[in-house]
Amino acid sequence: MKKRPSLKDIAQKLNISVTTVSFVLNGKGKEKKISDELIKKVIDYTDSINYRPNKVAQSLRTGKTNILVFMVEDISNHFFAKIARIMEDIAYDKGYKVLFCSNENEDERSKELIQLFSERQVDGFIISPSPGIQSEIESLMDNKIPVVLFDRYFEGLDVSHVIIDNEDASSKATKHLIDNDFKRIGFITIESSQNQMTNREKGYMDAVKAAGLKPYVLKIPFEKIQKDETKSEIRKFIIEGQELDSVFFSTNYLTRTALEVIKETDQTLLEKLGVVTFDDNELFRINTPTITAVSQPLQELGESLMSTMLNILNSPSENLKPSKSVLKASLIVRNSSISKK
Amino acid sequence: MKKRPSLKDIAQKLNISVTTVSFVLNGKGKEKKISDELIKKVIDYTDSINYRPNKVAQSLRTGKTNILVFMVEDISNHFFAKIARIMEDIAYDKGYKVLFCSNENEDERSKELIQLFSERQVDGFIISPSPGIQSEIESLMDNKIPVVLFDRYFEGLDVSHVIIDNEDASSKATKHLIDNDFKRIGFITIESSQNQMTNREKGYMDAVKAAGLKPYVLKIPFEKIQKDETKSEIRKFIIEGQELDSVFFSTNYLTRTALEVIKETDQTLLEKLGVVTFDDNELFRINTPTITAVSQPLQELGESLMSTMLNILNSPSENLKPSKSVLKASLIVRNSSISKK
DNA sequence: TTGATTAACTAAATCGTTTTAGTAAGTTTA
DNA sequence: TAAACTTACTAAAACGATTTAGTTAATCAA
Repeated sequence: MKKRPSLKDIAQKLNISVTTVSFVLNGKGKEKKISDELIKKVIDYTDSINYRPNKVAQSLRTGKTNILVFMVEDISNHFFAKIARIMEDIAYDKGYKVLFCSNENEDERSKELIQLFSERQVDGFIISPSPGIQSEIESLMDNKIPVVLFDRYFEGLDVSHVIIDNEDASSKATKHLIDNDFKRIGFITIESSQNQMTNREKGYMDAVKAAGLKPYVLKIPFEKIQKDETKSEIRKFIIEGQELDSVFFSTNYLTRTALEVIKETDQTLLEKLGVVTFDDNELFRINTPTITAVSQPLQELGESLMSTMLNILNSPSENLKPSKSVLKASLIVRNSSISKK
Repeated sequence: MKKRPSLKDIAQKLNISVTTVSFVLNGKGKEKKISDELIKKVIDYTDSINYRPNKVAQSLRTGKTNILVFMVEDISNHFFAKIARIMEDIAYDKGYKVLFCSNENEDERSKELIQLFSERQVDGFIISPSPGIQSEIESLMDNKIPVVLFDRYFEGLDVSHVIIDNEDASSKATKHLIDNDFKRIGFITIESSQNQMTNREKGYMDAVKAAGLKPYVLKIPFEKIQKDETKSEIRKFIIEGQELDSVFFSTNYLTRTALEVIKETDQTLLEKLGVVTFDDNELFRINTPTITAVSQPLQELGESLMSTMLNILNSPSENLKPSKSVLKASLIVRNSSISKK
């Protein structure tokens, strides 16, 4: 049951002061005029016992933990997981560790997590916020804790964020269907007032109207999703509904569910129905037919998130203007959306 | 720029000692004979300012962080993500927070992560270990830091673990193919000496031999996977190869890749080829045909992992015997593996 | 009425760092 | 040759909690 050695142990062993050891280990030996001889002695010894400072003590003293939190709806979601991975690598090089957590888009959970990590003095938050945590974000800002929002943001709140141009992406996807001779284009989305969703809807609506077509929109309320009624809602809309010739899904999850529904009901429907979805997924390359998807620029998003965060962390004063990045998504055209005429 | 209040601030405000405040907040008021009156006063005040103790300071003093680490190959993998989620909920109720990280099955990364979290004094590790970190695990044990291994373990090392009976699962899957009249059953796996993989191979080999059939095994070396040669290896084996009538995949990733290969080469092959895979995935319910999969008991695995960990954490002395759980997986039969005769 | 108990608190040490403010020698400078 | 610097270190405070070992006043027992 060997206790891990502390600075004190090292100082005692070498018959010098804790201060000296600390200076040397922090690379301040020269600056603090510690003799080369002694510096070497300290380094050699600490290396030999493989000394690692206690980060908890360091954090208490310095107020810094070198920990960042990346909080999203669901970290096991491919989109979020990939971005997490990209950010993690960048952060690691800069001496930060990124912790991941999922808020399930629930305010209660978000609040608990923010609380929990605040108590643990993390250095910054990168958050894809659930709808009702505006005041928690504000409170973080008040306490001068760096925050970067992601994927969605709060209209009235002046916080740094990194998002994609959802309206543009959605509009491009819709126009692509129109260009492929689809006339009765449905839009299936989650009922939500969060701007990433409303903007996707707007992109669709504007494109459809501009082409003189009629919009067909299904908004599934969150309670129905929770109650596993997504399938029946989708079935009603696509299969028993208004003879759509194509559908644009606002999220990956809805597409997967719809594919199941179609599979269970009418296998051949996909030969006629045009399909485009938001957010790419490996499944879409394997499906028959392969599925056209709006692909968000993962690498750029991750890089942009980390650079804005690091910027805030390294800005000396607090009067840094919030930075707002809007990136473009691209459409990956596959078989599901080419003209079926 | 309000500093978060400390015990000292509270004590000063109420004109009492820090000790008293600490006792009250830790629920030791009665035990330490603090008057009801004063207890109320403290609680009321701390509630009113919404006081939250600084966890970093608590951790330094108590040596406990109430943080557990769940380290797996890839946390964005559905299998690991689900289990993480189940464990997290249980842990949360017990006052622990679970942190997730991915080691990519690389020793270097594993070591770094263990180092990093050790420095931060986490209370325990739940690890799906990469092949060469036996000595790091031993070192954790030496330092009396609770460890539970998961998914795989080290033969010679007496550490708690939770795994499934891979050999049995693999054997059942192979027998299922045999029962469905398949005769030339291939097995595609990753070249690995880790026991979850060798056991899967053993299950297959024994079942095939017991039925008097010839084994056809493809082991893809890790370097080829990294160099993106998985597809060509699989293509050689399945398509250009030895006229297999069915294939059993040892992991989900290989199956997905194979499905892509088949899609690119010969769409109709799946009508003839029997397919069974390890680890279920939502994709397999949507694919045409739907794919038969070995499904690991996620809920039970998560529960078992957390209960062994909590057991170690709560065991007073250190002479607790390592606990070893082996759970059974089940086969979810879908269309891909029913007799094609 | 006095020694022992108990009730109701508190001072100070402690966890392992970082950092400020020294100090004691040796070296320059005028 | 004394004042002023430098060099090469160190003592001690601080971060914010927990916990041990008291202290003081009131109560009780004999």
